[in-house]
Amino acid sequence: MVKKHSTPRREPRRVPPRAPAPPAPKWTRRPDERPRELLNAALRVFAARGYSATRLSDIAAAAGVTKGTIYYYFKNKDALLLRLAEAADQSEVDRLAALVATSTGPVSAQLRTVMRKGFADPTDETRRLLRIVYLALHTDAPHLFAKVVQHALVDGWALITTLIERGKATGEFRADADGETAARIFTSGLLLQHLWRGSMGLDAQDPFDRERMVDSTIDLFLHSLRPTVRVRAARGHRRTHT
Amino acid sequence: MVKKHSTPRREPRRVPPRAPAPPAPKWTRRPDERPRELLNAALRVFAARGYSATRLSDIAAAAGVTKGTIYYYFKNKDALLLRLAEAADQSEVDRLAALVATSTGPVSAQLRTVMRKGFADPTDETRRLLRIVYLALHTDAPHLFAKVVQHALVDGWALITTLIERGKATGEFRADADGETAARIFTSGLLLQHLWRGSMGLDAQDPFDRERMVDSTIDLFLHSLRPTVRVRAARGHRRTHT
Amino acid sequence: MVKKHSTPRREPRRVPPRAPAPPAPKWTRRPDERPRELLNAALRVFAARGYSATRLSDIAAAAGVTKGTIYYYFKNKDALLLRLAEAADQSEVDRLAALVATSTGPVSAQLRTVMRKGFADPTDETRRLLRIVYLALHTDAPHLFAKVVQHALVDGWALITTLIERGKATGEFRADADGETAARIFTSGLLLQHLWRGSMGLDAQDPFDRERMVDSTIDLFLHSLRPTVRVRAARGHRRTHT
Amino acid sequence: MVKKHSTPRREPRRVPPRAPAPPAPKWTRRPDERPRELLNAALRVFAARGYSATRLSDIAAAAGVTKGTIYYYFKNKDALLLRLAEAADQSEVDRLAALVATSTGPVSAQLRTVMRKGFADPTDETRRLLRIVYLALHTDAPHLFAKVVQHALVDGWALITTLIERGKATGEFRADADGETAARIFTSGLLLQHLWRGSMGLDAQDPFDRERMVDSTIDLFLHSLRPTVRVRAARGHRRTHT
DNA sequence: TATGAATGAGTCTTCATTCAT
DNA sequence: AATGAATGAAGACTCATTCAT
Repeated sequence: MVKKHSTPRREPRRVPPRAPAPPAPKWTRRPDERPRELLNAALRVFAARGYSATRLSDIAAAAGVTKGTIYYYFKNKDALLLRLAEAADQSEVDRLAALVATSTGPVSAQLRTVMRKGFADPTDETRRLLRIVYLALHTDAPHLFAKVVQHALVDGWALITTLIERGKATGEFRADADGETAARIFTSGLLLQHLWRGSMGLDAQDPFDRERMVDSTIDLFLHSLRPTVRVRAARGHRRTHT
Repeated sequence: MVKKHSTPRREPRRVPPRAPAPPAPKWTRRPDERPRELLNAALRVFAARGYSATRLSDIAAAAGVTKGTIYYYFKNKDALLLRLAEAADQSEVDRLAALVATSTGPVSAQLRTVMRKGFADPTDETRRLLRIVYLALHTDAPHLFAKVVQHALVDGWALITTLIERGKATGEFRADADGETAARIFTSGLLLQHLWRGSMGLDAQDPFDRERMVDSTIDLFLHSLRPTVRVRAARGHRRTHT
Repeated sequence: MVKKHSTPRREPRRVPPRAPAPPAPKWTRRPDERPRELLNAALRVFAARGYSATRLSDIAAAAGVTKGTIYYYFKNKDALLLRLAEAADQSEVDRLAALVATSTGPVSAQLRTVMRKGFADPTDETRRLLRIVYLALHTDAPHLFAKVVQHALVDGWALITTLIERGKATGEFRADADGETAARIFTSGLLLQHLWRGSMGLDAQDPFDRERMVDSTIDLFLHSLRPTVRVRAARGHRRTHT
Repeated sequence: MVKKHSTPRREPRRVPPRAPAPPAPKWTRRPDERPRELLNAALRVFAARGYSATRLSDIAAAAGVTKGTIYYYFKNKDALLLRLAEAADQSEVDRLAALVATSTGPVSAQLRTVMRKGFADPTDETRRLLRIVYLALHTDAPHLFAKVVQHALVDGWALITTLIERGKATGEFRADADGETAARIFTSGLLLQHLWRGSMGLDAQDPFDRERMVDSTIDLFLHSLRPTVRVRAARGHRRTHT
């Protein structure tokens, strides 16, 4: 196909009249920052538009590069998302597990920590976005969702369940509480609230302070696990409303 | 007009021009039902694959028709989602409110009822699947999404909050519980679990009995609102976890 | 994403002033002809441009449809080529084998027939093009070439080899001829000549009558297999130039 | 200038500023050899994958450099092919002609030599691979293709034809053989077999010893030109196959 | 010289939508 | 009322080529 090729290679450089400012390179090399930049951009756009609705060119534009560059660092669109998920995966749950393993004190305190750090901390922008992506994933890309779920969700729930069981063993929590359900419901509740409020505009219709929600959720969580105090006399009545 | 009808679906024989009415004709599907059939199909597939990932041909196949037919009844793909959402918008909350208004008995029982009927009934396939709307709609029709959210969610939470406040007033629930958060967290938790589980994916990796989850959630809900009983013998850090 | 949608559905048709000629449909349905048309177009374009250099849009244009239509009938570009090849596969070699099986007479006559019908008949445009595609395939799409080769080439050679062996058995051919090589060389020679002359412009530089080439090739083929006549006296000398 | 040289290839140690000449320095690859290396690599990959299917990065990898380097030595991908073709254009035929001119002995021996040296030597990797040019070049540089064809093919055929005619004159070959066709068919057959076999593909499905193929081809060639000996006892249809 | 990051035009492919039947 | 052939715009992805280093 022998295309024409007008650009001469190695033109003997014309002596510049006055050594002009180096002509502002069209682009710069940032081999180390690029992947992170791309990931960040992808995260933002995915969270805002949803995975399917996001075009590669959106991400590229958001990262200030062209489409091709994305493919230099990532195999394809899915890979971006997966990498995003892995980042959360590995650090998040494992870190929490480590945290719990080393910490002493009452189980309730540990549970509080896990909920805060793992599912509720609204201070870290990246992590919040990430959570949103997780959720959108289910709708937009179920096949990816499945891959992501195992570590981040199931393992997280397992960790919490373990804590609760430990609390039951020490008598801190009531033995008849369904720890597995508790682990799932409180975390899911918090997640969905974050999703709706994070980028879906629920705050406009239903303003709610995030800090309060997290604090109250933990409060409710722990209260729901409190040992039932059997007031001997009132036994029958108690059973009813519990 | 039995002229061309190249792909008859469940029409065992062409009706002869003048035949006597067949004794017990298999309920001929009336054309009026088509839209509903299509919506049902759409609902199932949207729930299973997500809105974006669903092809019109998937829906058509699920409904036993061809793509073209969908366009006879709906303007386009979005219209299907919209129509679905409108159905969800049917003031289910009002029904619940009415239910509560007429019922007597302890608040905890009412709360239990509301949770069951409004957010947790896993037997009603339609309602469960419809929840997909809560995620997909935001991207594809923010306007409608806001409306649905208001009607189904915010109003629902208000209803529950009211109940909790009533419980506090009667002393059934502890006064320091954050009723507004409770209303949001437990419902959201249940909803998200249903969303994730409604259409394969999570269930494969984290099987969980639906009934148990609902029952346990209500149990946790009520426990989390129980009045705090001060146990005389304060064992050091006990205060913390209550 | 709820796109605008200006096209009204079922506009009550404006009464035309004078019943104008039906407004020349933008396209017509040709479900039966299309596949063949597409295949023909593909064959022509592949032969002219080569497989890789051919864009789907070229084929579409050549067939008078749009790109999308191709995908209605074929899975992808490769599938077009494969289908083209299959067409030749099945018919060609099997037909030749059948032809040989039923024919009587001297082996040399059968061989002549096989060469003519199978590798040399220049009268059928489609088959000629097909052969060209075969050859180009090796350069353009080795992965497809491999798939195609088995039936068309290897089996074809096997057929010819069988014939030659039969000829040896009857004494028609010399026993020391390498039938397997002969099968490959004469057919390949004819093929490559056809390729070069068919669409690669060799005729301009080296004009050659096709009929003559085929006839002469068969003549050479048969001569090369002729029994060696041992003239007892001249044995030594004969060996040299043979 | 041992400044930046981030990917030294086979340069075991940086030469120290003032060291005595190392006793036997592994032949440092001189930069002059780069182009040749690249061409060799290109040749191999083109032959294996086909021109279009070959990515510059494939060639670069095969040559042990990176893509950018190729552009330092060649204008573009086409240029590689062109340069390859030019190499093929080096009048090999002239050499053969000279060879023939000086040789004595029977024509059949000369013919054997020409076939061996010119079209069949499977030990010379470069020349064998170069044949890919005969197919790819046509699409990508018809102009050059024509030139190569003239030089390598048409002239080659002329040479062989001349030999055959000479053989006819001396009575070594039968007078009624079509020498021009013979020249074309046997060379083309051998070439196409080499092309197909040179780069995997055919060999996998139809293994064949190269030496045998060449030897047998020459054998067939000479046999096909043998004078016809009329065997007295005409056994019916014998005439046909001669 | 050489590298390899970045580019962007070119293609394949998908699929919502239209429309002849 | 329904079909399914055909469309065409959109978007993912590839890769030859450029260029900062």
